[in-house]
Amino acid sequence: MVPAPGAALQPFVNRLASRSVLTEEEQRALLGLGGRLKNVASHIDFVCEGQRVDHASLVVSGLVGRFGQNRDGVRQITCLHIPGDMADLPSVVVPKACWGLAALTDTTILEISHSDLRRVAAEHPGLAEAFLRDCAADGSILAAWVVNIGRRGAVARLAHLFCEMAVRCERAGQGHKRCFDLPLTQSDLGDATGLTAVHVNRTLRELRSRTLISTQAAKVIIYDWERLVTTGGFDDAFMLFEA
Amino acid sequence: MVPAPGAALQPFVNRLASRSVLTEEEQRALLGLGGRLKNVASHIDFVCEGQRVDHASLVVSGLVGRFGQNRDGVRQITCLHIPGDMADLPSVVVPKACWGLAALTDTTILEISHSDLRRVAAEHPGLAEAFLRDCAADGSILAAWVVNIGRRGAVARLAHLFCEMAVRCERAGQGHKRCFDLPLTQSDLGDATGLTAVHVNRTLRELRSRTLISTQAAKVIIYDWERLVTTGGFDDAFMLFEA
DNA sequence: CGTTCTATTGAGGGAAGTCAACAGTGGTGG
DNA sequence: CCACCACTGTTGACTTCCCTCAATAGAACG
Repeated sequence: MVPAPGAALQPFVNRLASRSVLTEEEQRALLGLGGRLKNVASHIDFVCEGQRVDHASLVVSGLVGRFGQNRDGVRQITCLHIPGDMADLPSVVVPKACWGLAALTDTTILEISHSDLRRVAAEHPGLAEAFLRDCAADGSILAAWVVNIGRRGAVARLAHLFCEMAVRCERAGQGHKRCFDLPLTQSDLGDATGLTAVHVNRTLRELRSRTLISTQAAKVIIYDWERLVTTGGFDDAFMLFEA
Repeated sequence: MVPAPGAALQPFVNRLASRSVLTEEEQRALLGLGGRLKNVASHIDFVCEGQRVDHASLVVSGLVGRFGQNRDGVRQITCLHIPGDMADLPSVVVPKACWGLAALTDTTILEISHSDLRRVAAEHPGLAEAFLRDCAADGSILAAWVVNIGRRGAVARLAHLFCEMAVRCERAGQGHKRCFDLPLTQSDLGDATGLTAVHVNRTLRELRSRTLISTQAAKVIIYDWERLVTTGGFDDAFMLFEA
């Protein structure tokens, strides 16, 4: 494929390096990956359930939601992907998507072919392990979402989500923990937390009235990190940051 | 370690083989794994959050729940593991558990050391890929649980869980799709679905009154599979069975 | 300057939670 | 053998959290 600009791949290297130790050589191999850049407009699905894909989608800029749907077509976002995340790394070994991917704001994707990913993994066992660890981290975050949606009320649920995204954005070099971009509509927030848009609105008002956060123009500002952590029952261990 | 009886490992081989193609040699390598058998009584935790483990836990018999907790200590089961499942395969690359494992009935575990698993994965790239695919399958099931808990009412939620476990048990050779063991208390069912035990009780009554299922003595009997599938909005694609 | 999407608010209803009581079951030990 | 206890299942009454429907206002966009 077309060689991709290193600028597009560096955040992915950083993401893997935040959980696995990568040698210089392994990093170079990743940065040498080719791919196809694709722009996706806000609220457009670019992978649909049941679709066969031959590439993985690396988020270069913007925000991506992986989602499932119930029989009525009501969506549930299961995972949010920020720049540097490979939105469907598992697709490399499971080429038939059983999920959808939607751009939640104007987004740029770098499509990397499965065969290229398999090749670098085969040539560099350290990368294969890093991919497995990345997959494990995704699973761990999913489990945390199950707990969040299953066992927390609306206020704690949103607080927990904001804590998670704050830590992830900061780690990814996308703003500060207390002030970062999260271009989600209230309807999207509802899809991510298992709430309705109306109830998200009321719950945000509650969070604002407690002077915990404010959300304006796709930006989240956290006024009291410690209290937000307590409110959401947040513990960052599940994100598996080590290195 | 002590060589494990092949009978304990064969279900694990079968589980991997249900999603990946394994050569004879790879299967032999798996069956040659050693381990330590451990009995765990019903409702005893055998892995706790934050604990460092040097082995993975293969379920030989019984039923295991992987769970998280909110700040109040209320549990949410995030995944159920039946015989043949490796309850914490991800722990191989993430040795510090950020989840708990509990036996939900009297259970036998085969503890397999991480180093042995790493060794067979390094010697047989096909197994490394099978592990990754297994990890992806777990993630896919977790995503389905997020959707289930986030976007379905109590009746559909339980119906979906029963459908999932029916298919998984049948695949694992543990009974028939329409009649299989699921030794969960109503309280456990609540922990798995994000409901309270009381509401599980009422919802089971509703399912019984619709002559969809009955639950007696740790056994689930499904009277009308098609209608249960419809009720739960169930689609088995997310379990990633292929081979 | 309409159109469309998003945010906001109110009113009312319904699904699920909480609290409490009691029955059935199995186990344990006197 | 039976009394006792702990756990599980069942049901009722009441409460609460969240959903649904609806209306309106603001913002973005052509």
